[in-house]
Amino acid sequence: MSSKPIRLTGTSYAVLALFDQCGGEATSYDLKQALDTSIQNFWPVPHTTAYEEPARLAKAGYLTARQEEGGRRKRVYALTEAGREALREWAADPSASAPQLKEEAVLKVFAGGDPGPLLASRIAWHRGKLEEFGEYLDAVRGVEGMEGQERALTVGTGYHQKMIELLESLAAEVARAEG
Amino acid sequence: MSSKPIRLTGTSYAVLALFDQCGGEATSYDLKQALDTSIQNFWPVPHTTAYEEPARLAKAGYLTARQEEGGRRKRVYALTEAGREALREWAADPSASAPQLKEEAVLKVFAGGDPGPLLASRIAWHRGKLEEFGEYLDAVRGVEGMEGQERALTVGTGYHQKMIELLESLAAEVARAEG
DNA sequence: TGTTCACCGTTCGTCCCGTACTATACGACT
DNA sequence: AGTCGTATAGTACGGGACGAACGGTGAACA
Repeated sequence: MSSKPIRLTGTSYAVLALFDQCGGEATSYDLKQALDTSIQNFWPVPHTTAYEEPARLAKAGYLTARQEEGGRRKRVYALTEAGREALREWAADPSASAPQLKEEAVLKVFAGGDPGPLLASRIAWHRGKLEEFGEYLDAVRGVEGMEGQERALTVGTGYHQKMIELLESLAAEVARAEG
Repeated sequence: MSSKPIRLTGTSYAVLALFDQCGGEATSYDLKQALDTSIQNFWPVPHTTAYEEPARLAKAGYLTARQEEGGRRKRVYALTEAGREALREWAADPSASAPQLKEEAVLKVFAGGDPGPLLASRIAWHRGKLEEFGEYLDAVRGVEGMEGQERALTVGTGYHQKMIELLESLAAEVARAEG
């Protein structure tokens, strides 16, 4: 079954988890869509990963691949028992690598950039996300098979709210220091 | 001066910014120390970067390198005018790439892991960070030339507090859903 | 039937990053 | 003096992550 053994990374499991939530079968494009509207908030991946990673996982036997004939010749991937098992095992282990935040705006402030515009535009960005999520949530709420999506969006909403609070308090602090 | 042109990434500027805060001159080891106690909170970098990135920047003329003779033969890097200028220019640009959070614990919860232990240990981790920062802050507060460090630690403190709030509300939500 | 545009998919090069390892300094213990 | 342990300092390397750029597909509309 599994030909080449590979090392599974966090991203691998993120992909496996999405397949699992999609009922075990999906195309790379489905995956990309699901990524953008769910786990991007706490596990960002570039869209190319939606194409590369399933191929990698298939080579190792965690997925099976089947290519459609006509048109765009999409590849449809499906979880194997090995894939499902690997996912379960990983999720059951309560340890997790340290969380990371990458925030270029704050880095710029640290480096001497003008905090006003930097923080303001970042806050606006997070507000935009909140709005976007509101719409997704309306579309997804209560729909069967979308519970995962919904939970992820809820988490994302909380995250963006907290970030807004953080950035606003930073902005206030800076303003106070200058005023 | 600058021989090989290279692409400057966020990490490059992070390194340049730290050199700037160290008075323009530092060894890779100094850099590593500074990284760990300041920008890791909003721009994580592995320690090997403290050795690789300065070498890359030096090749392109943003730093100069000078190797000590005796003992460990440390390399001492110093900001050039080009480096300082590049940093200024970047920091002055109010645009910034989208912020990213990578949180494996939340990903595991999303993938079906037991939220209780996952969230609890994560919360404990953030609390540990807060304590650690409290100590650093005590050591650094009011010390001349450490204002950058201090600001970074203050930001980090706020960040960890917000994360604790977020994780606690998630845990409460999960508990409610199960209760 | 051609143009346009959104959708779908891949390639490629380089940066990132963790693991593992080497080596130096220095104090403590025997 | 020797050697052990530990903190400090630096390096090598392989493969995953990432983004820019591009190439095909198909449906709508002129």
